[in-house]
Amino acid sequence: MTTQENDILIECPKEYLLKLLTGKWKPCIFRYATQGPVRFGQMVKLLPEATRQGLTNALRELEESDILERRVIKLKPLHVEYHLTELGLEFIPIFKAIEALNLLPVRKNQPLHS
Amino acid sequence: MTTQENDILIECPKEYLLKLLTGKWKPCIFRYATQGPVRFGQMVKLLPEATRQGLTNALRELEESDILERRVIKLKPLHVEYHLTELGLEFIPIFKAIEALNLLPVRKNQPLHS
DNA sequence: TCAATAAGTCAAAAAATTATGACTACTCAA
DNA sequence: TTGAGTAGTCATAATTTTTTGACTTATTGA
Repeated sequence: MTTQENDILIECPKEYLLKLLTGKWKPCIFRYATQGPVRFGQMVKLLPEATRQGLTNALRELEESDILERRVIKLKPLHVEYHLTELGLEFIPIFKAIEALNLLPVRKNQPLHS
Repeated sequence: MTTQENDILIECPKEYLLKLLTGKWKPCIFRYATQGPVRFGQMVKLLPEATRQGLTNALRELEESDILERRVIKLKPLHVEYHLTELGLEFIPIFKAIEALNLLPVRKNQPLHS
């Protein structure tokens, strides 16, 4: 834990939770995880712009925040599944609230001819 | 706009909006702004751990994302007020969802004797 | 004219996050 | 014993975010 998170903790105890879900790949992974258990290689395929390292980091952080649980499945080619925890389930309404917004993420600096 | 935001835009159009509210000081400022217009000096006092530069950056970014509107009040000592925009108002339910969570942000690495 | 108040700006450094590209570890089946 | 599949690690580099600390601008009242 860093000073940064500590500061937010003091000022905005609840908003601190937001930090647990932010980062370049965490929101994407989280959303996939709400559909069912996800696997590393699956994420590599579904998020082709992400690097292995980036996904590993995101998965580790979600695991450390107790949002995902890592389960090794001792089967034929050896699997590892990440499941939403009870805590993880509690974050779903936040994403529901985001999805309820009927806004398109309009970007201000769009290229004129795209 | 950076490549990073663009990537998230592609993968998770809605979650992209989350990015507009993240950063070290933006969530705090946003929440104060939901209580009424906020001023620069007020934030300096309310968020003593933040630097002027940090607050300026956060306010500018919220302004550029069209979440806050900057209004110069030509009064006695010259004021500048930041108001939530219509877009800004639409983010409130997300914070309501966060506040509805009855979780304490329990930290795993708390000091043993605090 | 001078100081006070409000709202900043600026260049540089430090810290945190993310990317690169090669390499590892385990299991199983041929 | 060799190769294929899955799930990574590792050291380093690049990029982005945040901090530092001094400086600026505009208005006003004494």
